[in-house]
Amino acid sequence: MNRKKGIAIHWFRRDLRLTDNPALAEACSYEWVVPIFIWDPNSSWERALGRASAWWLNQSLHALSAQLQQSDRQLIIAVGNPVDILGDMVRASKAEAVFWNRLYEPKTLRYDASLRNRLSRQVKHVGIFDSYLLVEPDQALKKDGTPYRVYTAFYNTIRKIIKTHSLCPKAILPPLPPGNYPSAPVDTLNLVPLKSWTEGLAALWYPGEEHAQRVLKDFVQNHSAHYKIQRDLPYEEGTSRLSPFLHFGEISVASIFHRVASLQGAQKSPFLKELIWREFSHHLLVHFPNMEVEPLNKSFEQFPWQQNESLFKAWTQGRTGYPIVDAGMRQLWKTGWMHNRVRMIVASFLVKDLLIPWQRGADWFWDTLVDANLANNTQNWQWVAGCGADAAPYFRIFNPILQGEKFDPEGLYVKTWCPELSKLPKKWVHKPWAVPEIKLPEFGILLGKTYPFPIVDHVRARLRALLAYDRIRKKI
DNA sequence: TGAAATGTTGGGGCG
DNA sequence: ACGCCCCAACATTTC
Repeated sequence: MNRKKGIAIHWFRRDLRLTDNPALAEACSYEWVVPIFIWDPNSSWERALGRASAWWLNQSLHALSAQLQQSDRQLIIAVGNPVDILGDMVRASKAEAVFWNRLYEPKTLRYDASLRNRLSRQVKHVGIFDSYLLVEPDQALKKDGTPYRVYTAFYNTIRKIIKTHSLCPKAILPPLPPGNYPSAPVDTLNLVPLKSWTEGLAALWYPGEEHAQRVLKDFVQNHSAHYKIQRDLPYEEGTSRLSPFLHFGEISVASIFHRVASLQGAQKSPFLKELIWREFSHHLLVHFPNMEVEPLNKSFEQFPWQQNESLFKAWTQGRTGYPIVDAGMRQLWKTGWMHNRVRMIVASFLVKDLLIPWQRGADWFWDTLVDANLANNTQNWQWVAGCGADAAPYFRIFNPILQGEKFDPEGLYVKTWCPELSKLPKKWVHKPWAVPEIKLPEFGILLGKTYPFPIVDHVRARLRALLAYDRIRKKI
């Protein structure tokens, strides 16, 4: 193979893969390559990781290291600020090029711009590549040049723009340049905070590129055909479960999109529609960088939210007394993941039944989801709260009982995560408070002891939410 | 990517 | 046989 003379650095961030990694592919066209991951304890270029994400990253770094070792290469792990680390590495290795893939959080975009400036004075080439999204945010604007705020219109445009480009083949890494390159062992980064907690995550998830490929293959072969119906049933394996791999770039969105789009009858695939929701979220966060903390719809700044720590805590711990909500919150805590249908239900419950600010829910998800992603998390919470782009109307309030009966009719999901309800007949599994008192012992339930009473009455909570939304609506 | 309230229709019981 | 009432089932509107 003809390699360019000289030395290139590839900075691994959320692109922890060898296949279809354009920045890495470019680096690998050089004679020598330094593949580096930088752990920055001060989070100078990104939001500080949540605990579940940190655990995932730890496992992913092990996986990537092992992958490189298979071909006798080494992942260099450094600790510090990327500006300093990369500057030092350029000097130490005498590199003439630095490459990485673009990410879209506002903080990262700012950091990248100044980093590119700094490095441009030191090296011949600084290359930032597009691979985290299907379409760049400046490529999907309305005719008047402003961003889309309505999903369907955005979707139609995106489908027209996406071109089938060929994916980069798996990178074959050239050796490290001559010299001494100290590397921190993954476990010295202290990314795993609570071992007793992460054991539950470890039982379910196998981070890393090789497993991501297997998960995609399994989804395409066994689940994608039933996705439209099955994805809404939390007890079924109906969703792809690719989100954490996608977040950390262990698989590229283009490779998922093109694989699924090539299937029979995939033109209107609801799965592709979900992938494009991910695009929408990222584009919105680029165009409205404050939406991480502020509602897109300004009238919501006046919304009469309630701060109630004990209700919030009951929600996080899965003690609301609504089985479908509690099952979801417990699945989240035990596995670092929650089924998408249930995410909508628990989010609606926090925001509309408890009137707790969506930002609190977003923060909890950020900390506990292995697929926590700032753009998706922010966009989806604003959507549920009714203040986002193309948001659910304020009056659309999920009824946790009906949602349970509709999507978990046998109560199998509920009983998996709330085993204290396992003896309940399906008639009452979503409303244990309605069981005639004389039957409770038969089902092994002591309401208020083994399972809580509802912390709010949904019918009244709904009316209260409508009143609250009414107050801001009149001010529009 | 809801749910409740309200409106409409049509079949069957019954005087 | 006919009209009236009831109410389930479905449709539409409203929150």
